[in-house]
Amino acid sequence: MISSIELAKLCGVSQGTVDRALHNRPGISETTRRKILDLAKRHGYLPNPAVREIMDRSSNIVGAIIPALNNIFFMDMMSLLKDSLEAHGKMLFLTPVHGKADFLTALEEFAARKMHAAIVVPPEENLPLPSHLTQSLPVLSLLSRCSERSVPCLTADEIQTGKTAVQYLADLGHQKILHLTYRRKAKGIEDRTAGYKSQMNKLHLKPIVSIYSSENDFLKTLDRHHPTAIFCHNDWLAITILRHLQTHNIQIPQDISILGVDHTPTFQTLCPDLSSMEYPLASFTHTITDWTLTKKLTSPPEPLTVIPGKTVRALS
Amino acid sequence: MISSIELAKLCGVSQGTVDRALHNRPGISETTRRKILDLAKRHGYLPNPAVREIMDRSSNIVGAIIPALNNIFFMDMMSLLKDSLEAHGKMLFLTPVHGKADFLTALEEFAARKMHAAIVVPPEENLPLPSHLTQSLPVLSLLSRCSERSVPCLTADEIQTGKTAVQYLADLGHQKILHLTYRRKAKGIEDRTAGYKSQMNKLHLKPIVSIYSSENDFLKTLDRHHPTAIFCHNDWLAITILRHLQTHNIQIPQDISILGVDHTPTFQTLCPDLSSMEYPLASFTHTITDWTLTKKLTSPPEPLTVIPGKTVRALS
DNA sequence: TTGTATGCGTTATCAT
DNA sequence: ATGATAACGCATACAA
Repeated sequence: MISSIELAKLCGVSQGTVDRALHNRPGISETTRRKILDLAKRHGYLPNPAVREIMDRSSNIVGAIIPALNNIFFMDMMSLLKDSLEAHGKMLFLTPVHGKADFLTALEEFAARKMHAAIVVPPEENLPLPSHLTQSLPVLSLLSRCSERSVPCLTADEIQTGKTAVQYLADLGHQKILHLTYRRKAKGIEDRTAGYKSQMNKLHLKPIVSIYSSENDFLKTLDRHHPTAIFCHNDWLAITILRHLQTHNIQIPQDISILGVDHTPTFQTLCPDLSSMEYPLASFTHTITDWTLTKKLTSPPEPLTVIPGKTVRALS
Repeated sequence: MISSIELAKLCGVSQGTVDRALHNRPGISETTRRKILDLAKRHGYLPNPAVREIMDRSSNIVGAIIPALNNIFFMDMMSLLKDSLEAHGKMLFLTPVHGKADFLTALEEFAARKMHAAIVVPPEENLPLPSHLTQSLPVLSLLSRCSERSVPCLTADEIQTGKTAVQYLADLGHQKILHLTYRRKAKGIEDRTAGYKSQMNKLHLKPIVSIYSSENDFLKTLDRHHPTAIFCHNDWLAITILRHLQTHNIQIPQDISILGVDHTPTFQTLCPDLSSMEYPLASFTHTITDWTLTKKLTSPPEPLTVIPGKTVRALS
């Protein structure tokens, strides 16, 4: 990759003149301009972004940190986010991380590179971040909160998500609704469960919350509670559960109804007929993009809506 | 984020002295060294990588380009690759892309940033790359080939994969083995199908290859051929198929056996009991890491091995 | 119309 | 033991 100085030498002009040609600035003859642009194209000249980053003390890269595992949802979101950011001249670079140490290392690297902002999925709830990091690098957290007040946490209204799910199933006649969720503590997870409980109580139904750990445990839970519907924390879990039920010859939705959450492109392909709740990815990524540009969380993401499929039935 | 010059001012020394302290170089008194290191830590000083990139004309970043959709397998691989590269002081940055134009834009950006290397999943087979790109940026392609001879394409021995799958199913008594695959042209995909056909012919069985497009088409194919086993191109497809069969009350594996390919962490979690073939991710990422360091493909990846699950049965 | 000089942050090589 | 300086590539202000 040629530099602007080498390009200047090739053209027999000064590097200042090359710059005038490349940036369409006045004060240059049409002849030299054409010659320079021609040679630039032929050699595939591209300015070195590192130089801009030094001079501006800031890069046009937005860094994202997502979990190395369980990333289907985040990858679907990041793919959209990338397009949205690109429309504003920002690049999105992703890093998958395995835990707290990995996470903090990546964040330090982002800060050292003076990235424009960081969009992160913290590996645990209430993670403290070194203050020198948050002072120089704007950080937006998804799903889980960081302990710094200066780091906003963006989630959909997950309490509402839980309520909507319950109401949808209850409207179809379900009363024994099991909520299957994860052990991991995270605002986005806990809120959804809280919304479930709240709405169940409001309808005078008994909340049954179960942490998914293994097929065996799940089957025991089924035996104990005999739910007519299962509200899974997300589509990932719903797909796993569907397979468990298939193995044990339990009919869906005749014997039991399954409702997931996410309905992102990947899950739609994996299981097109899954009844689910659609995560408002477009409005979500729009909010994130706005934040990276203004550092302010303007429009809150829209609520999730139920996408009826074939895994939930009405009780007669 | 403080700079080394600001740090020097804070310490009341020259920036050269700061450098000696930061790099543990001789020619500095213990007292000043401690003071500098102390203040550096307090302010969270980190050298700006952009400067190194300018001076070295090369960065320690390895860029990866993966499809925005259908990325489960690649994300599982990239997560491992990241760890492997990190052990050699290289960072891995991912970019999801949507098609050819997006792909080439990302590659240009990588070249402009003088990245150490690019690991890419081309959006189509035999994609031509601008020569100025491949001259300055070492590119390794996965799954699909690029048209440049200077761009190596790494895949497992997928012909062998297809053969192994057929032999495994045939040994269990299956004769009507349907191969379900994708329309997309890619060396990794076509080789697997070629291996399937080859082994079927060798065993004097009739190859039945079907491109998956929709549930309806799939059901028609089933009706037409009545296979006893389906060899799916990958676990993603296998999971989709499992759900189709569940919907139509076809018992697995009593009525039909399903074999997938990949068995990476995500697919293992999604469907733990799926019979599959394990992609040798560790040896694969090792080979990639070697290549980024030496620009030579040394050890070829190991062959895939069958992981028996509960979705394939022996015909009595 | 064109050439030259300065600064960005870091490192390495000088000189003091 | 410490300070000064050149170099990297690019943008910009200024000189010719």
